[in-house]
Amino acid sequence: MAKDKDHYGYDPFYYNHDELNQTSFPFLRDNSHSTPTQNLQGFDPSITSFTDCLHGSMDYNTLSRAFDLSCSSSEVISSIDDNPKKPSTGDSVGIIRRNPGTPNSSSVSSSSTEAEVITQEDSSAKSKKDKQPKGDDEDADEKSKKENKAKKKEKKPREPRFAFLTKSEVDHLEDGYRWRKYGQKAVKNSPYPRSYYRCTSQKCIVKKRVERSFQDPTIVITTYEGQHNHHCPATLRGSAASMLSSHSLFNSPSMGPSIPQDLLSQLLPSYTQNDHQDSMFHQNITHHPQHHHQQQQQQQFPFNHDYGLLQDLLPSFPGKQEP
DNA sequence: CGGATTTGACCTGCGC
DNA sequence: GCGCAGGTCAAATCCG
Repeated sequence: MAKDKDHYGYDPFYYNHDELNQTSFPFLRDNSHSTPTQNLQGFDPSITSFTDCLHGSMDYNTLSRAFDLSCSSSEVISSIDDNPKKPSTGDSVGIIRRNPGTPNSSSVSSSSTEAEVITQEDSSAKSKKDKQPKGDDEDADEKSKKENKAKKKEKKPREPRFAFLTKSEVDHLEDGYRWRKYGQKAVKNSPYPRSYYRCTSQKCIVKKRVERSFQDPTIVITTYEGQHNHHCPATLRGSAASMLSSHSLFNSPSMGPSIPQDLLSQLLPSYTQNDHQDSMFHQNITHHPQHHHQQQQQQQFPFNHDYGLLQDLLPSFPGKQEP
């Protein structure tokens, strides 16, 4: 389909691990010894939730500090998009990954094992809103088609995309927002279909795609597109949904991190060729065991699959149980 | 009965 | 220009 690569401003060949670790993402560095919880101590007290971070009040630096302090147990792959040939979108791509758990984690439910975050520029700015309504008037149809063609030439800035990789048995992860499924497509070279969801909130254009990695079927790739223009329906102060849907997290113009094509193509067959210009960074976070009250947590907080990560990152994250 | 999901058809952009 | 693949629509169906 629309080969996303033409819409992305990133080039995996500009990927430079070490350099970018220290420049673009100083907060993402390899410190695989410490646990996330240890790093929470220095967390910016002004940050009370991801929602706070992502609904416009936080800049990149603040977040950088936040991640620096909260996620120092990380490994980073990133790059800057400085390829002048490609349109710079200011959006970035990234992964936050939880490493496999310790032996103790074997008793932990599958929902709390691993999560990654990726952002990327969307490839599908096209919207049926631009399409003319179906009618009997063929002349009108043709006219509107021509108009559409003209419109198409003006490339719309695409909504930022933010992918979230989660190790989960459940495809559609709860994130606090309400979604309506509007499509499902088979993905080339993958036995797993891709599902398309749209935020059910009125006038909210946020969409997300959910697919399973063909390489590691335990990994669910959830790609958010756009930014919610409303609060999370759930009574949570922060959610990964808002984080993922907001480009404010990593939208510094200086950030155009690229991810090696290999990484994505390992996970998504469709990225192998078509999305080779997608870019991202990734961050490894050491895993630590979650507590065992999964059901109880789900009742308290709907973001039942990934919030373990956010709990690690945010002391005040909803549902975090103080010792 | 209303909202959510399913699913085939259609549209669009890209590569050849 | 054609075929392919991704993305979306919308009628049919499901479900609480």
